[in-house]
Amino acid sequence: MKPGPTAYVILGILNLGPHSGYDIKQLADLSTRHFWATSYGQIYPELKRLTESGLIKSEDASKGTRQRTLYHLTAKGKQTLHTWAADPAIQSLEIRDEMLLKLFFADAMSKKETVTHLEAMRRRHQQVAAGLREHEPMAAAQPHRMHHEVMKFGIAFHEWSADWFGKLAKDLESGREAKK
Amino acid sequence: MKPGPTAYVILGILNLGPHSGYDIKQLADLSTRHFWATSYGQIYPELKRLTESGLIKSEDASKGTRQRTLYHLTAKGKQTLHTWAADPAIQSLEIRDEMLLKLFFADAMSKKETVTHLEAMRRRHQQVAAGLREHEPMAAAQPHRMHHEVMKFGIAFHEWSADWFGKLAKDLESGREAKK
DNA sequence: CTCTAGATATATCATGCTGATGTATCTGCT
DNA sequence: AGCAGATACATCAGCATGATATATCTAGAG
Repeated sequence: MKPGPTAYVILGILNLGPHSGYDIKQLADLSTRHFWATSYGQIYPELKRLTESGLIKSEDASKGTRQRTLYHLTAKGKQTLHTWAADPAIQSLEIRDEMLLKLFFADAMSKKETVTHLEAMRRRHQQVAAGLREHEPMAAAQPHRMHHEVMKFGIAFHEWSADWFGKLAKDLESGREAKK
Repeated sequence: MKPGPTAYVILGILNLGPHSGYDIKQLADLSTRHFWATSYGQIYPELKRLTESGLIKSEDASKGTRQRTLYHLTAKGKQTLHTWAADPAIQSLEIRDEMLLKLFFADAMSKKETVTHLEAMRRRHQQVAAGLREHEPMAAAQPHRMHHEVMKFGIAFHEWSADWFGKLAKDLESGREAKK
């Protein structure tokens, strides 16, 4: 069976150096999480599958009784990663936003409630942007330019969104809304 | 057990009038799909659960041998929908974007491949925006303002994104990129 | 009038993900 | 020495995904 995107998260991270399953989860949470989240329940089984397919190799790095397994890319794995990355096929984008869903069904809300909700959305986007900002220096420091660019996109997106919802809240409040 | 967001998609749609499970799927694909997708595998079991909880009621609308079950909100269902919608608790936003993932691991690509990829991303966002644009008149015509505002947000977001990736592609191409 | 493609309608299933939890060890601080 | 928190791996119930199966109805072509 062909590997899903999560497999490539793993390959991509291992391309930066050997890591344990635990490492991979930590690194993914710091980097890819905002556009592709993973969980242990995916990572550990996937590591087994990738090993079986010969894309990665495990290496025992236990210290005393403390178990530790490092994985690293094989040549075949590197090749597979490159082939995937270089394929410009258009992939779909999935978004799940419960707050936007609430907004969509805002007929069930009063105007006041709607404004409060829009303010909450603005705040959320600002908070996420602020969180990303904190990690930006780290992204700027490492040598992979696109890591930084992707982070900049995330920050810009959340700031732009905060703005958009802020403006809509203002419009609604100042009564320029349609009747009813 | 407390209902998940998909349950509220159903309640929200039924708040607009009685519909069958099939209707709900069609309507969701036209409206909420861009920020909360659903599938039959969720809708039919959820309709059963919601009926059992007394939030919706089924009504047989079969014609001859042609089976058809319409569902409509109960007072309790309307109440539950409102309580959910009016709760301004900050919910997290999930994004899954395989193309952004590829971009993030673009070290595995040449500069030329990266530019091609960025162009593909720009095109994708433009296409999605164009698709939404087609449905905009419909959203503008119906009486629920937020339906239209959410659609406008979707359009604006995809156009803004298309722009952002277009600019980055240009920057990269014209050689203002970091060395390597 | 007949035929057929496509829309309507409901349902199911294998596969795999989510989010939480369990177990154990190690490290750094007080 | 003791303890909190980080490291490490693993598992599981519940739920979602995406495809597929079945059957009926409708509108338009010929």
